Amino acid sequence: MEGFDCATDDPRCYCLLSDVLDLLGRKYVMDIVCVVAVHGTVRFGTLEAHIPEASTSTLSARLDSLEDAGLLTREQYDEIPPRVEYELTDDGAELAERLRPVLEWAQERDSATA
Amino acid sequence: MEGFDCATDDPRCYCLLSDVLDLLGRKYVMDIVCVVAVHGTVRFGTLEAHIPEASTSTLSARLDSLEDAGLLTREQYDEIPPRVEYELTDDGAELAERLRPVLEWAQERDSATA
DNA sequence: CTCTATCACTTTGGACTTCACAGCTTAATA
DNA sequence: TATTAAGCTGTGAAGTCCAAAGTGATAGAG
Repeated sequence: MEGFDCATDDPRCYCLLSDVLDLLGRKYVMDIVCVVAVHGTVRFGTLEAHIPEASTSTLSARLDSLEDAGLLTREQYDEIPPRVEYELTDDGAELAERLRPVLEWAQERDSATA
Repeated sequence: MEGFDCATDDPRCYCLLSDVLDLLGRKYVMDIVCVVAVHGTVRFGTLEAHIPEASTSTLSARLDSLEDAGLLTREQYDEIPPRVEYELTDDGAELAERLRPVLEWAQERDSATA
C-alpha cells in the first residue's frame, strides 16, 4: 500500500493536509463565517438567532476554534450585562470572500430543488 | 427573542438553510470532492490512500451521501475483485470549481504557518 | 429589599457520529 | 490449502453534539 499510486502530481492533491480544512469541515463553521462576514461585527446572541440549530455550547466551541485559528477576533467589554463582539480578521475576511461562490451555489441549488 | 433583529436583509444571511452546506460541513467531504476532482475518476482504494485519516466506513458513508446529493456517480463493475469508480457529476464539478479558491487559500495558509 | 431580566457563556448527562479493526465476497495465483 | 485482491459492512469503543439548566453581576420593577 505504501508507494501511494497517485496518478497526478497535481499539488491540489495535498489540500488534505490543511488544519483550516479540518475546521471548515465541522458543523456550523461556514455558517458562522458567513453570518459574521455579512454583519461585520456580531454579538453572541445574534449568532444564536441566526443559527438556532446550533447549541450554545457548540457555538461557543466553534467561536473559540475560529479565534484560535486566527480567523476571528473576540472583543469583550466589561459591562453588565456583558457584551462580546466578534469580528473577522483579515484572514477570516479572505476566507469569507473565497467561500462566497460556494455559498451562493449552495443557495441556488437549494432553491432549485425545494 | 422572536422578531429576529437581523440588521441586514442581505440574502447571504440565509445560506444556513442549505442541505449541501450541511453535507460540506462534515468531516472529509471537501477532501473527497477535491480528490475526485483532481483525478477525474477514482476508485475506493485510491481515496483511502489519499485520505488515510478517514476510516473505510466513514469514507463509504460520505460517498453515499455525496451520491444521494447528486454530486457524485458510482459506477460498479461486476468483476472479481470488484471495481467501483467514482466520478463527479456536473453539479459536483461545479462545486469543486467553486471550492478551489478556498482549498488553495487553505493550502497557502498552512504552508505559511508550518 | 426581593424579583426578574439581561447576556454570554459553562456544565451536565444522554444521544448521535466517527473511530479502528475484523470479516465478507469470489477467483486467480503461490 | 493459503494468500491476495477490492470494496465494502458490522462491531463495540471513543469522541462529538445536543437540549436544558445553572452562573455571574447589575439594573430596573414592584
